[in-house]
Amino acid sequence: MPELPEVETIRRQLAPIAEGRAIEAAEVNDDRWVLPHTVDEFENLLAGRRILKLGRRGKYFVLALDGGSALVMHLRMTGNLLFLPDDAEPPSAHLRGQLWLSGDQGRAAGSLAFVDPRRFGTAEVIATQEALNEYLDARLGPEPFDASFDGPSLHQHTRGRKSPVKAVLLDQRVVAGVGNIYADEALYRAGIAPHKRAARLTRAQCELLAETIRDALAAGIDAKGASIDDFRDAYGVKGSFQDQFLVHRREGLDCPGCGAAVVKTRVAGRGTYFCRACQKN
DNA sequence: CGTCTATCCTGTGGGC
DNA sequence: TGCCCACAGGATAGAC
Repeated sequence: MPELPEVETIRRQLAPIAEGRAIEAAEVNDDRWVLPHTVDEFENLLAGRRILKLGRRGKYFVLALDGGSALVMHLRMTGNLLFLPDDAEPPSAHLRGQLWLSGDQGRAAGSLAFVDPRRFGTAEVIATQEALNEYLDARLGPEPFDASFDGPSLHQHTRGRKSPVKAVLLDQRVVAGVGNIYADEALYRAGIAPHKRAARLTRAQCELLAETIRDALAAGIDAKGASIDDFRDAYGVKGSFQDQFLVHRREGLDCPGCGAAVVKTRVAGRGTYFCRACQKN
């Protein structure tokens, strides 16, 4: 599941490839990908536009375009964004759309290819900077590595919440970019049970949890993301963070802290992995 | 408003 | 071996 570290991995690889280049043409293979746009509308909005910046906000790619519009893309469950040089073999299946980039000094012609077996991924053009801010601010809280995300801000969101703490971490308006993998890993690192009621977290626990969220995300970025099944980076290469999971997807295996078997449960409707002994708080 | 559930979708894998 | 069905889950709409 692409979360912040996976999206950031791709962004870092694609930014030097795409920034400053014009989109020669956009080609949509699957009309679901660009809803609520029509295919024609989407292709017309992008044709000839220059990519000024390839940024990220939470799990969204944000491509700032000349003329003031922006292309916002989300990989959801199984999406991938690849750079496909013109002489490379295009993927045989699940190709939802391509942004064709002409070659320039030192950079080969090719396309940004959106590949997505399960078809949940999205691409949307937002007309203005103001509309973009409105779009993102309605959906996303602070970036985890911004100073505005800290113990007190997390604690504020836990107040009065009966939901399990994991559900709060998965709420993108609390902190942007955490998904199922990194929620499990951050809670383990903080010694907090995923099903603990959010309102019962102490200020100190929120402080610690804010830190372990950043630690887990940073470790994921360092490992170029986690490839459980579908995730590949912009060159089609797997990340390695799945080899460093402490509890996620490790049902029955030894907890790295105490050696007890990692347990799988269901919290907030999601498969959840934790250690009963090390996450009692 | 907070919380929970269904929905979208398709490849995978467990069970028989 | 092959078939069927449950399952995986990010974001969002809708129910309560």
